Amino acid sequence: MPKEDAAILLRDAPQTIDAFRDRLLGLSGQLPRRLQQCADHIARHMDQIALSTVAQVAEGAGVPPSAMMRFCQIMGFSGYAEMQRLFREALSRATPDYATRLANLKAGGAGQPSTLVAEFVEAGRQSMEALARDLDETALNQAVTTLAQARTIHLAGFRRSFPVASYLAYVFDKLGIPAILHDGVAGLAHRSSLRPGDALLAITFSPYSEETLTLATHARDQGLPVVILTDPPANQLAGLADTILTVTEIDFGAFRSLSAAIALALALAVAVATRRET
Amino acid sequence: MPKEDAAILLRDAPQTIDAFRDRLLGLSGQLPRRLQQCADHIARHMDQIALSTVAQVAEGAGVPPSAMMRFCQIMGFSGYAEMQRLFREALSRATPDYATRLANLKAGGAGQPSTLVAEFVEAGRQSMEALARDLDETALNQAVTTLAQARTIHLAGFRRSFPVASYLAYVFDKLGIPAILHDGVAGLAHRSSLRPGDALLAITFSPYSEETLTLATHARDQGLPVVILTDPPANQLAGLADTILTVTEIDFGAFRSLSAAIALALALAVAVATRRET
DNA sequence: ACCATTTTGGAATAAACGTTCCACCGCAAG
DNA sequence: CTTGCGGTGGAACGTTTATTCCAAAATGGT
Repeated sequence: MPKEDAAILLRDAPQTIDAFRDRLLGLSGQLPRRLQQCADHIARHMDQIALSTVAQVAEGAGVPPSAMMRFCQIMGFSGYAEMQRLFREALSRATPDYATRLANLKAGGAGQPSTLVAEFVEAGRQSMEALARDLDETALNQAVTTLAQARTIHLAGFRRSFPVASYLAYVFDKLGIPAILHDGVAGLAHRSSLRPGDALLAITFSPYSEETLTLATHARDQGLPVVILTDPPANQLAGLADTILTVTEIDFGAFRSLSAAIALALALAVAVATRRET
Repeated sequence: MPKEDAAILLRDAPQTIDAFRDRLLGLSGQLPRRLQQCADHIARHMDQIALSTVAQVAEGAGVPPSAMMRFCQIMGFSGYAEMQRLFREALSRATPDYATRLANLKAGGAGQPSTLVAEFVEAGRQSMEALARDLDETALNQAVTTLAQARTIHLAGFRRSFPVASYLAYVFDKLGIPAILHDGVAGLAHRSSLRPGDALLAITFSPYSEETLTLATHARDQGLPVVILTDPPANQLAGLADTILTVTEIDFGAFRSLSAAIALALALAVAVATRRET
């Protein structure tokens, strides 16, 4: 170990997960082979630290436990136990007693209102996690670019998707971005409002609504870019859109929470606004 | 310990959290004092088991560690370690590497689309947890009763709340429950559609929209029951509604995810449908 | 009030785990 | 080829934590 060693060891330990990640990044690249293996493995499996023993983490990284111990010390902790405490605390703060509460709500019995709330909360949370896990960043960036360049954004979404579309309309309005909600009021399709330089953002979940598909086809025929927000698999829509964003929404019963779709839509809207300003 | 003891000990351990809770309930009431204390404390703090030592849990329950050990064995486990494993596994399955992924998304830098998604996901998840934590079951049951008795349910919700109201309209339609969405199209207030035997379900977040308040007042004047779904504090609305349901929605930036509001609304709708059928 | 039986608390024991230490290896400079 | 030094692995150690056991207290029935 080089001479600046003492300096590293004397620095105090990261107090937050973010600080931990920062130091991990700072160290990467200037470490001997085994320690680098530790760093790599830990970066990829941070969530396992809270519940695993040194031996387990070390095995996962393919190093002997003593190497992992050295790594912990280089990170500024006195040892593995201290490092683990950081992750344990983060984990327990994350779930104050949410799990218990959920369980208690469910305990009321099937059909009880509180049980239903618990189920929908659970479905929503899982949807959020699925979104974070499966997000296609490339597609998202592409969608942002497309929509940021559009003069006017046309929003389509009927039935289940209508709440998402209408919320987007509200948000775009607040952000000062020209957007038109195709709501089908009075049976009008507003096709003629699609003009060169515009773009279409359609939200539809399988089974896809006829109106949405028609509008998308129409937009494509006119050469307008189309972004579709839908659920996987989206094979059928491949020919209809330039960019396809998918969200896996976990349903409870026949109803979906829309949480993930709304979160993605919201992020999309804010990102478009940011991009436009610059 | 009574004679059926052997039978209990030989039963194998619960394999899931739900099975665990079942046995806990089954045992409650027929246990000696100290063991009952264990059962009570554990029922209330199940989420702490994964990360605590026997000594800590025992102290929390106000019993010596040995009592807690006996309790674990009565529950069918070989000891505390085996019981803890159940909770640890549940905990780690719940977060495969959601936390890591979120962190990676955020790492992209402020303003990046993926960072925004991470933020909204985080906000949504927190909202869900807040809903589960703060749900007023009494108010919820009351709301269900009120709405289940109504001939027609009138839905009001403008601006931010409109997506929630429109989703409710969709869901009630699918459930075969008569509901009218007051969408303000053509500037009509549809006041005359409020008839005896109906009920109003209004969704509004502060600052409350004028139209919604007007409609609620109108309904009350006619003696119709009013249920309001809003955010805390709801003091101003006290005089306007028979039942007030509150959801704490965590916003990111100026926008709220609506996750919690939608989850609650959905649960309400399904509960009303269930109640009607019976 | 006495006995049989269950329950209890804490001290003793065992297991798991974190941590340290040291002998050995590999590499790079002389 | 030798020497020096950081890097490495595994065995030994110490601490923490789970688990058992038994004597004492409590309980309930007669």
